[in-house]
Amino acid sequence: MRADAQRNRDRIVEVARALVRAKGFDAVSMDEIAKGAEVGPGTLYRHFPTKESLYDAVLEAWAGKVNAAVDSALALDAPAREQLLTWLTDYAAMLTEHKGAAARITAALGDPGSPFAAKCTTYINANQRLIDGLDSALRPGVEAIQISRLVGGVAAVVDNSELPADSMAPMLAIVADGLLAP
Amino acid sequence: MRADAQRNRDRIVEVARALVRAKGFDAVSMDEIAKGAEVGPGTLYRHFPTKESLYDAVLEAWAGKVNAAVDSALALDAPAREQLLTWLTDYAAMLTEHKGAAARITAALGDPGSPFAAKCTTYINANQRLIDGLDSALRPGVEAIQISRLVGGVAAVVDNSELPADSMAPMLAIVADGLLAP
DNA sequence: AACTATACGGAGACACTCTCCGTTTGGCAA
DNA sequence: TTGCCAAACGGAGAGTGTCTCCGTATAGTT
Repeated sequence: MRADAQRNRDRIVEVARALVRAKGFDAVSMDEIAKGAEVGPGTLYRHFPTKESLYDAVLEAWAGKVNAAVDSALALDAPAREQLLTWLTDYAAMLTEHKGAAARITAALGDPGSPFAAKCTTYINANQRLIDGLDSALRPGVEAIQISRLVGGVAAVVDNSELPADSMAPMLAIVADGLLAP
Repeated sequence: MRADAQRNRDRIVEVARALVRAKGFDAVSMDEIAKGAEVGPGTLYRHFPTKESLYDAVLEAWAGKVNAAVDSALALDAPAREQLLTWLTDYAAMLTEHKGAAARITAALGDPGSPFAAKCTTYINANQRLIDGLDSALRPGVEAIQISRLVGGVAAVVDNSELPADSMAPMLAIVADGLLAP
C-alpha cells in the first residue's frame, strides 16, 4: 500500500473510532467521518467498501481483550460462580463499550458472511474455553454460542435503552445462576 | 374523523401489517405501504406522523394476547418451573411474531416517550403478575422489567439472526432456572 | 346547491450510503 | 534529477429512504 493511502486509512479509523465512541455507530454518517479525516467519500469507500467493514476495523483491538478477560476470570482463585460472573460482566462491558456494537456483533454470531465473522469466532471460542475451564460446574449440554447470545442479548438491550452499566448486574446474575448446574 | 379518512386509516394499517409480517419492519418502506394502500405519502403521514407510530398501530392487537398468555400459564396445574417456562416461551414467541418488534419494544421498555410506551407497560405488568403469581418460587428481589429485558434480549437476538424459533428454548430454560430461587 | 372544514396527493427537501470517473500524486527506473 | 504510470484521490451525483408543504378535491352540513 502506498504511504499516503496508509496514512489516510489510519486517520479514517482513528476519526471513526472517536466519533463512534462519542455518538454511536448509527448516529455517525460516512460523510462526517470523511470530513473529519479530511478525505473525500470516494477515498473512504476505497478503503472500506461498506460502513460495517469500517466498523469492523474500528473494533479491531478488541479481540485480544476478550481472550485476556476469559483467562483472567479462569485464573481467579474463587468458586465457579464467581469466575463465571466475572467473565460475563467483563464480556458484557466490552460489548457495550461502543454504542451499537453489542446488537451488531451478536446478530452476526451465526453468519459466516458477516464482516464481523472473525470477531464472532473469537467470542464463541472464548466462551468455549470458559465452558472447558469451568468443567462440570456448568449445566450439562450448554453451548458456547448460547452463552454468547444470552450475554449479547442483555448487552444489546442495555445499550439500546441507554441504561447505566450497573443495571446489567442483576440480569447477568440470573444468567449465571441459570448456567450453573441445577 | 371523516368516513373516508377512517377507511384509509384502516386500509393503511392492514396493508402495513401484511407487509411487515412478510418482510420485516425495516425492510418495508413508507412509500411501499402508501402505494399498497393506494394513498399518497402525505395521507400516510397525516395518519401516522412517524414510521414507528404506524408500527405501534400494527402491533395493536397484541396487548390482549399477552395478558391471556400470562393468565393461562399461571392457571396451569404444574410446578412453578413449568409455569414460568410456559410463559417465557409464549412471551418470546409473541415478540418474534413480527420481525423487528422484539428489539424495538424491548429497547423502549424504560422510555415513556416512546411510541411503544403503552405496550411496554402491558408487558411489564404481565411480568409483574407472573412474579406475584409465582410468589416465593422466584429468587428474591427479581423485578418485572428485568424479566422483560432478559426475554426481550433473547427474542431480539433470535429475531435479528433469523434463527429458527426452537433455538430459543435452551436459552429460555437457562433464564428460567436463573429466575427460580437458588 | 352552496359552503367550509377536513382530508388528499404528489412534488420535493433533506439525509444517508455508495459509485463513477476525471484528476492528482507517490515511488520507481532510467 | 526527471519522466512515467499504477495507485490513490475527491467530489458530483445516483439511488433510496423518511418526512413536509401546499394547492386541490371532497364529505358532511346548512
